[in-house]
Amino acid sequence: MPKVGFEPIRKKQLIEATLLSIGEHGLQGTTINTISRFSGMSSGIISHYFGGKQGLIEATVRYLLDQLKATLLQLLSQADTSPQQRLMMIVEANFTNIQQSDAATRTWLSFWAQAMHDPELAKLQRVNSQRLLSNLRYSYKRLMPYDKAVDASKMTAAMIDGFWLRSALSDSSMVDFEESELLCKHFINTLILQYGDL
Amino acid sequence: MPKVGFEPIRKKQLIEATLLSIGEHGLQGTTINTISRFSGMSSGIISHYFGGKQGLIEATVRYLLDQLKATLLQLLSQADTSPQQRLMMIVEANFTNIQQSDAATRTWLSFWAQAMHDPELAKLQRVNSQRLLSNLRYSYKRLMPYDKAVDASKMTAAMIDGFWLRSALSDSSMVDFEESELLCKHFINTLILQYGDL
Amino acid sequence: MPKVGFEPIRKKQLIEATLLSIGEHGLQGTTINTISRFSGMSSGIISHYFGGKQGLIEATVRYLLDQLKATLLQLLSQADTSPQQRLMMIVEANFTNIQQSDAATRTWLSFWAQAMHDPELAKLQRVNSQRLLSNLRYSYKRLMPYDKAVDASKMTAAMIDGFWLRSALSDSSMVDFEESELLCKHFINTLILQYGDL
Amino acid sequence: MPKVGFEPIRKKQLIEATLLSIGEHGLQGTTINTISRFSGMSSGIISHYFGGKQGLIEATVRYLLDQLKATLLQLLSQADTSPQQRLMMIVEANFTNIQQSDAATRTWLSFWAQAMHDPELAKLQRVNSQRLLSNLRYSYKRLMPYDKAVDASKMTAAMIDGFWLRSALSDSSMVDFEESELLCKHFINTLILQYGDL
DNA sequence: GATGAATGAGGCTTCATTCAT
DNA sequence: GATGAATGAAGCCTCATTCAT
Repeated sequence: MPKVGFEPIRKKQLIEATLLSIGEHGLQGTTINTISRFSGMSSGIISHYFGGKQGLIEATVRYLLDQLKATLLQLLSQADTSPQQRLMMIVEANFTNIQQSDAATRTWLSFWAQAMHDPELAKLQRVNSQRLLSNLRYSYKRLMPYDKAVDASKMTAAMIDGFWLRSALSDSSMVDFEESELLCKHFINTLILQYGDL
Repeated sequence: MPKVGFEPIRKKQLIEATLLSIGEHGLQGTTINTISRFSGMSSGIISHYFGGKQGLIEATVRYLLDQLKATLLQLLSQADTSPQQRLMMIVEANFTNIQQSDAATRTWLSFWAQAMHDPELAKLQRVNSQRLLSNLRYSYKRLMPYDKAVDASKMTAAMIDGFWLRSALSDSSMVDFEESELLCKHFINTLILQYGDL
Repeated sequence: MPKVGFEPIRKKQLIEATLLSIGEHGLQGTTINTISRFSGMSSGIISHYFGGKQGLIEATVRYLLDQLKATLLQLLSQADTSPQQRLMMIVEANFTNIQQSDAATRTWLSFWAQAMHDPELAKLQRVNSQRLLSNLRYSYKRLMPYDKAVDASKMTAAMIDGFWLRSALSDSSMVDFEESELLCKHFINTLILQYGDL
Repeated sequence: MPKVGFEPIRKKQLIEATLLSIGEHGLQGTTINTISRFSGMSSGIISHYFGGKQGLIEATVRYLLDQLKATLLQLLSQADTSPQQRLMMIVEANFTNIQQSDAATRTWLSFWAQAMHDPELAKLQRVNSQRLLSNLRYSYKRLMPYDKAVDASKMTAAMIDGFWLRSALSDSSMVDFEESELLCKHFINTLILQYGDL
């Protein structure tokens, strides 16, 4: 009987423990030991599976990016979605992700700050940033002239990221996610009304 | 001959060195030693003037906040500014600040990430965040109904912060500050056109 | 094969190294590094096992106190000891302890000096000081009226501590432990002769 | 007009400040800065007058020793003192010194602990220790045979030091100085009664 | 003479990594 | 595969000393 690969299970447990630790202690306050405590495993296993702390951090970012991607794909997979509906879904996917876990939200910011001085994280960040932009542009292009669509996607991406940033930095109780989501959607509709006669 | 107070001079030198260090190594990579190397002074002087690394970090944040505030005050001090002109100036002040120094821009993000787990920085962040919001609201209220003004200021603040965030995370060469600034201004004008019949 | 707990072994090694270091360099001159050099281990191990230097110092005091207690218990455990014999044994236990190790003797004084400004050490010192007093009183009470016994134990404790202090402060070669011990015993016998008709 | 020597005045002020600092912070907790704060003078002056911290510490010990010596000389200078009266006075001088200042008492212990690893302090300690012994012996010899006098002075010195040590280590409120002094005197009288038929 | 700003060595602690079991 | 004891580099802070004024 082949030993089932414990590896993917262990890896996922360690990534989840990393998210818990960063949510509680911040990225700076997260050490090999806090992670191993959250995971219930030994500290040595981290080097064993990820080659070191840095490797685990990067794997954790990839994990979050994949989740975001999956959320979006799931929403967009529904048949017969108009470009306008798709834009709403993109907004929803981003805000759903924010609301899912306060810890994860705060974690993103830690990662991006770190990304400024870490090429590997920077690469991941760039991919993520571009994906939002191109997703938006893809739909906008179906609703308005190209140059308007380019500007619209830039403004929309900025607004989504801005609301996200402000929520990450505020007491979670102080932010009204639903309102932020509505304002974003409202903005998109305004843009479509304004330029959307194609 | 008045004995010039060396204290403010030294403090400013150390704060500038801190900005240089964070710009180059990031907040995490910035140590007592990197700062003292940039400042050309000894490591002990930091504790002497700021009571420790933490004190210097906080002083540096206050320094940046004061700069931003001063930039804005200077712009707004001009007589006969219409609400619309003031809104443009708020945008300009924020983007001027961003462009002034790549190091400073990147530094902000480091600070805000740290603020999530540092009450003192969090307080400063909150003040800064609220100031932008209330400045915007103050002018919007003169142009449109109150509830519209509230929403407009939230969206505008988010867009400004979003563009700022995206610029901090990108290679400086890749971001077109002027375009971002123009898009923000365009957005504001759109809002005014839309709701601004008061 | 039972996994032998290395913890108690390492802890004892570190405590012994601490005694050696204090004996040679004094408490002030004892650092994490002198201790780790004496123990042949790394400096990090101290925080690992004792949480820090302070913890190791306190554990070392407790170790010495336990040794003194054990020496006394062993002597007093012998059956059929008269109160007078017990008093002699108390004296012997204290002087045995002194003679055992020059380093330990000197160490005590360092500890007590530190105890004046360290609540945890002060607590240990108070326990030790009271124990000698109450041990003496317990036996004296069987030989003389209560108020005489109280005074006798105070004087005896003072004399023992005084001889101990003087020996700690002298070149070890200059002090005649046996003579000090004899003088203490002689003093006790005198007291018993004087008041001991109960 | 010759400038009056400020030197002795400054020196005394610094020594007094040293005693205050050690009383409050302990010898370990006493730094150049705590002393200069207590003295109201600059930190640099210490090196100027005493060559360094070590020099000031030693001067402070000499100051205390001189005070003790002076107290004793003053008491003994009275004409027509019998040997027995002189012994009482020696006890009184020692306990007067203790009671004078809680800070000074605690200071002594710090010094003696340090003396174990500081040749200069050790020398001073030895002188002080021998002086008490020889003062006692001088008087005892007039009251009893030489060998008895030698033993008597050793025991008396030990008892005085022992009570002093116990008082230094206790909460000042817990120690009854008067009782300790009486017990010492009582002990001396007993010795004289016992052997004093010369 | 007197100051106190500035230095920098050295202390304690933290923590990612290694490796014998 | 998995552990966690042990290492030691590096960080921050303290503080005696120096020296220009």
